[in-house]
Amino acid sequence: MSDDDWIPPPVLVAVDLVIFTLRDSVLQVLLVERGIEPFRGAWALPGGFLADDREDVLAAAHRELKEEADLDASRLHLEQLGAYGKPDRDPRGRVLSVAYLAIAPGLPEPRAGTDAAHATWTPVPDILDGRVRLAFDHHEIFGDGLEWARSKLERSALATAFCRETFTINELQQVYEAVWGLGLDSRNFYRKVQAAEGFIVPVGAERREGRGRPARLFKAGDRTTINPPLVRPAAEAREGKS
Amino acid sequence: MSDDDWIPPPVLVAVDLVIFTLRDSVLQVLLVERGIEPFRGAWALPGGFLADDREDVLAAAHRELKEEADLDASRLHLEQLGAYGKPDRDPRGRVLSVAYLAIAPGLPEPRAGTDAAHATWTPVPDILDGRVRLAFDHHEIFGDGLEWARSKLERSALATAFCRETFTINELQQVYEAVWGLGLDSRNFYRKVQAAEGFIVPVGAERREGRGRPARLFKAGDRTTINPPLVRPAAEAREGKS
DNA sequence: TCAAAAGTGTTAGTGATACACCCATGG
DNA sequence: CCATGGGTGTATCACTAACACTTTTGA
Repeated sequence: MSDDDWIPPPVLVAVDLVIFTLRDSVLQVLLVERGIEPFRGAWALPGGFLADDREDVLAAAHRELKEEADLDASRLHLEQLGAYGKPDRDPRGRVLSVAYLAIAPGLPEPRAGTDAAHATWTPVPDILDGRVRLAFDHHEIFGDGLEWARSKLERSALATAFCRETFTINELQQVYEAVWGLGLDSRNFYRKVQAAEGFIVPVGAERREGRGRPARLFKAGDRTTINPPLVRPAAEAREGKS
Repeated sequence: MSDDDWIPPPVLVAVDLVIFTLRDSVLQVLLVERGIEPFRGAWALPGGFLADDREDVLAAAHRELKEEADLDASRLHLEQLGAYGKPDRDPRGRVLSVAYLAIAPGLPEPRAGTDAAHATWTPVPDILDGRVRLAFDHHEIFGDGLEWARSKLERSALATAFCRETFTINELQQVYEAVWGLGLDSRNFYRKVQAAEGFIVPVGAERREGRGRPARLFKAGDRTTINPPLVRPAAEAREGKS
């Protein structure tokens, strides 16, 4: 903090959100189509400015989450990715953006009549292979968010946030496979998640869908960190399990 | 980004720095004593506001680093910890601070005549056990910085940033021990750091100081991530190595 | 009775820890 | 020649990937 009485320059503060969900076993991120310049017609992460100078930054993220994706705070993870403050990142002026990552269980298509009317879920692979380009520095924020989620899956119980109240181990595995972008051995996965104490707890019931033996149902445990961790493979093996 | 033409509230943006160094094999952090209210006489992290509305946030961190610790950008790591933006974190008004972590090799006592004249290196243990209290939310920032450094030591070549141009493996081990706050087996450490390809490269020379066999000298390699990682023990063992 | 999905057992390989041991140097 | 720190060899243990195998269901 400066000790003299010179007045520092004010800056506009915004929040941007990287909201991930899982739909049809594919990792998807929420994007909005910009209606005005700059970047009119381009895709961007949802976000917005602080509502007033008393609003907490995290609270602003929650408010935008509600406005843009109609998601309230229950069953939700919200984590700060960091601040993005390059002077030229917004051609309209000096804007510093604090980015947050949100994880949500499978969501329906955004509904008309809300702020999220022009928002759509976009498959993460479409962004990774360049088929969808993002405005501002949002590609960088998106990339940071994806890497954050991928690495957090290893040592935290984050994956259960993608699931509904109860879920099968196979559903949980599909979360890991979708976020990490690779295939896992279902039998080893089965034991690993159960060995992590407090990660998931059996709920007693079973679920039957189509053929095959019914799967036991689980719910998220109370621990937020899992031990031992589920470490993702370094770099090999795609698809083709068993 | 908001699509209407309402004017969002401006916020003052500051940077705060968690600057770690190693002195006498003890991890130390740079603190300044506040000369004005609020928190007059208390200890705080060095930092300051953006110089003008064109200054990059990272550039401001570099500038403060130069002003407060007389450190230029060479042989230096600077990483963003995140944004701290609670509305009441600064009693003077709305200030959002972007925190950075800096790592520096052993530094002399800050010199008089610079902005850092009233700054001092403070042992990290003194803060951890509550003997030194910090102003604002700086204890939280400090804690985040310490945990960041501890975990980054596992998979990145960060530790070499604490060392001088050339160093012995024992000096590198002292970095790990000081940051992690525990003792390591020197013989296993010796092999582990050399097994990590591109982490350190031998420089051919040796160093002799006092009795004992001379140690080979190394310099930092070109890789920034190390593989396999040096994982810190979960929770046991203090001091007493070998 | 067959295919498919859930769940179990077993083994070979990998890597880490602990520690015995040898090497080189200064006093 | 001995204390001290540098450096090497190796047994033991834990953990994991791979995969054969059994169980339970729907068609």
